[in-house]
Formats: sequence, C-alpha cells, structure tokens
Amino acid sequence: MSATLEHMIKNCPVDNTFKIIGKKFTFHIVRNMAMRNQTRFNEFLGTIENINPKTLALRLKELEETGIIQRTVYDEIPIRIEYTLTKKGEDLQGIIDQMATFSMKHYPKTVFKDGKRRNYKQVFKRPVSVLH
Amino acid sequence: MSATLEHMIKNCPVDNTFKIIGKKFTFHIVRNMAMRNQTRFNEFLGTIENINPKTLALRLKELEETGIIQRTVYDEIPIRIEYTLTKKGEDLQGIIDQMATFSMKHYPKTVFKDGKRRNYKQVFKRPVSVLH
DNA sequence: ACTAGTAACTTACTTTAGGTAAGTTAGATG
DNA sequence: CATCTAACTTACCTAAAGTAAGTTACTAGT
Repeated sequence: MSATLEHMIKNCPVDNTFKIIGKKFTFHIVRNMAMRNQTRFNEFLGTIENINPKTLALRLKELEETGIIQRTVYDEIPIRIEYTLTKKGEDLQGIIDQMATFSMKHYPKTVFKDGKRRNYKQVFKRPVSVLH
Repeated sequence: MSATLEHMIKNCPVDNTFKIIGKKFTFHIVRNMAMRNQTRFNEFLGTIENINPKTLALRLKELEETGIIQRTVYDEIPIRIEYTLTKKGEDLQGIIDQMATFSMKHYPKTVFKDGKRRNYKQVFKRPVSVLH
C-alpha cells in the first residue's frame, strides 16, 4: 500500500471522532448525559428538541455499539433502563467544553435574571430559577 | 417570561455551536480549511468523502451566512473563488483539537512507515510519504 | 468557426434518512 | 377487565441528501 492523500484523509483523527458523534442528535444525547445527568429514554425524548422515539432508539443503539454509553436494565415494575456514559464517553467532555467556549465568545446573549452572565458550568449547576 | 427548563435548554451554549457546525459535511469543510489550508470548491469536492456539488454549495453558503467563512472572487480566467476562515471560524480550532485528542486516545491505530505514532499536528505538517 | 477545456456552480430526478402517529409488551393497579 | 407505565417498534410519509447531466463565461487549439 502506497502513501496517498486519500489514505491520509481517511485516517484523519478529527474525522474518526466525527463518525462517532456527528450524526443528527447523537451529540445532544451525550450532552444531556454529561451536563444534565439524564439517563432515561423518556428524559431524552422529552427534552431534546424535535427528536422522535424511532431516531432516539437508533442513536442509543449506535452509541452503545461505539462504546460511548452503557445500557443497564433494572428489573423493576415498570421496567427501568438507564443509559450512562462510559469512561470513553466521559472523554468527550473536552469537546463539549470547547463547544461551550466558542458559543460563550460569539453568542454571549444568555443573560440572567440578576443581570449577570455565567459560564455554562455555572448555569448547569444552578437551579433553573436564575434564568429568564 | 418565567424560568423554564425548555428555555434553559434552548440557550444551551453547546447547542448554539452545534447549530453552526453540526450539519452533515459542515465540520469537514472547516477542518479542511483549518488543517489542510484548502480554499477552493473543487478541492473540497475532491477530498471530502462522498460530498456532492449540490450539498457543498449549500454548506458553503450556510457557513458564509453564519460568519464562519468568507467568499472572495478573483476576476481571473478561468474564474477563481477562494473560501477562507474568518476570525470567528478560526475560533473553532479548539474544538478540532479536542476532537483529534479524543481520537488519538481511543483510536490510536494510525501508525506510520517508520513505526512511530504522531499527533495529528505532526501528521498534517509532514509530507504524505510518511504514511502507509 | 468549431470543439474542447476550466471553475464554480445549478437543475431535475432518485434514494435514503428522519418525522409522525399509532401500536406492542409485560406486569401492576383499581 | 380496563387502564397505566416505560421503553420501545412498526407502517407510512416527508424532507434532506445523492447522482448525473447541464450551465456560464471565457481561452486555447485545429
């Protein structure tokens, strides 16, 4: 096998990562796990804008297959299933942080009731009541 | 307007950024500009896997509208048009770096002719010939 | 004068991915 | 025995993306 530009591009590390989290809604699921501690199907379904059960089920399967999340079944009544980030999934935090940093710089319009701006970590630690 | 979970989620900074670069191929275009210094329509068309001229033209328009790239027309024969990152677009570098970092940790399979592994910055500075 | 070439698209048409609403499973509760 | 719940699944429809060919405007070659 000889050195080709094509080969180089196929091995682009940015591309590898994009293949894992680049599909529609995939990153939103990860974000909701990492930043809002959501774990359940109906939580994602209720809070991720415009997602539908069909696509959500598919994305959760894909994320499990790529080792980003783990599916745990609790034999309760009614049944309870929890999705949690694996160690590998937690390593996506750096990307989440950089995405937030970009937004805070270029779209700093999220201003709160007390007139202050907060960084996203503060926002997600605080109760919803500080928001407009 | 009262404080709602919905409002909080709508103002999620991660989501803001995802709206800018989350569509299919958008991030690949930015990566090719930032990491490979590509500037022209046919360069993107030839190196981004599976992209087609219709979608490429649309994405370039979207990126211009969101202020990530700039379109410059050079009145030469044949016509030359260059797409370059704006300052805002360059601020996506942090995200690119984190995506590469994630990949290098979890998919470190890109090994080169001399048996060494390199980080993605080294890879993209070197001639293609060091690759398999 | 005619043919081919170039870069950057655009158009018409087909295929695939995603959206919508309703249904399924299995056991619990009234 | 009908209703409720969580976590899906199914059938059907619509919107986004893929394919191939065409367009524009000007140059170079025969």
